Amino acid sequence: MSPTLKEDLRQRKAFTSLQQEAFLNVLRTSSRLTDSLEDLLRPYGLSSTQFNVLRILRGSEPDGLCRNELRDRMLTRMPDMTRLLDRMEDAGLVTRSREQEDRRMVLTRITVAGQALLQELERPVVELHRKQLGRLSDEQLRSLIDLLTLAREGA
Amino acid sequence: MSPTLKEDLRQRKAFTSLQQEAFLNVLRTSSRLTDSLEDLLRPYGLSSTQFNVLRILRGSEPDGLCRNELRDRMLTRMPDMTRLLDRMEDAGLVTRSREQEDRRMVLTRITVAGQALLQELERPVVELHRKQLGRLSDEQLRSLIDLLTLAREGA
DNA sequence: TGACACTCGGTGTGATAACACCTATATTCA
DNA sequence: TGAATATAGGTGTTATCACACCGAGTGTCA
Repeated sequence: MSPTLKEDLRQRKAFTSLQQEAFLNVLRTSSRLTDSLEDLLRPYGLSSTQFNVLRILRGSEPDGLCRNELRDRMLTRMPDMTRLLDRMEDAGLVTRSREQEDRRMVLTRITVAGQALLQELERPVVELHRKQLGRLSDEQLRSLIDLLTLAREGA
Repeated sequence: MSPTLKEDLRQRKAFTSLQQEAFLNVLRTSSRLTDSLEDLLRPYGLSSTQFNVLRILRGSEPDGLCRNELRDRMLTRMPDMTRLLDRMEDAGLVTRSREQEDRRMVLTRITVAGQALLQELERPVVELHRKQLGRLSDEQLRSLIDLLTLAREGA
């Protein structure tokens, strides 16, 4: 049986409300899931944020994306997109090029090396997700997704 | 109607699996919920991590907690507990005292000022949770909590 | 009792994130 | 047209995180 959050965090008192309990459960679960992914990505020299960027850019091929559009599509808030992309450019994962039509814009695209890295990560990541969430049936996963979608409406 | 994650992140392609979709939904929701809380706490000069520490310490009164126990109870991983507590001590929110029996241990306790701050935050935080999660019925919240608890078993 | 391993908190250092501000380009509209 | 405004990306600086390592204190057991 899974430990409840109360047991997990060794709390004495119950939660003050169901809403608070749900809130804390979402944060705790996210943290645990992210930590596992970070562990998997670390040997590849990639953070989960960079992994997220690569997948977004792969989905935007062959057009590429400008910085702000990319930032808005991130899973988590990332105010300093410029230097995150600087580092990824240095690592050879992305390229940037200033547009001719609107010279304010800089399009970022995933490189061949970036795509190869994603390809290499495909199987282990799927495997991780299976390990993490394999206990939930398709119906339960669907239900979880729907409840979280509803939760995001308010925040 | 709430936007699905696919719409929210303006993705073209569907997710490769339900497990991946659930994974991404948890992370996205956590990020949004945390951002709102950070916005609420910022005027009080508190990060959500510090807020978490204060609540743990309040629940541990009057004994206090040692650094490692505190770290293990955090919602999110926090490797550098020492300097987080340094900052909170400087802010007058916690005190630390080395134990006499086992001189390796340093007990951390919440101060009166820390408790007062938590007290002040009580109502706005409850209000925030209502705003964030008020769309979900008690039954839905219970269901969400159970599904997340099950999800954490694998990670 | 004394060498050893273990646990505790702390520290040095580099990487990353966060915030405010800046410059260049484009757009709007009198 | 040209001043005002908006938008794009970039930069300077500080705070925070993260990792590896350290010394002090404790327990163990020959």
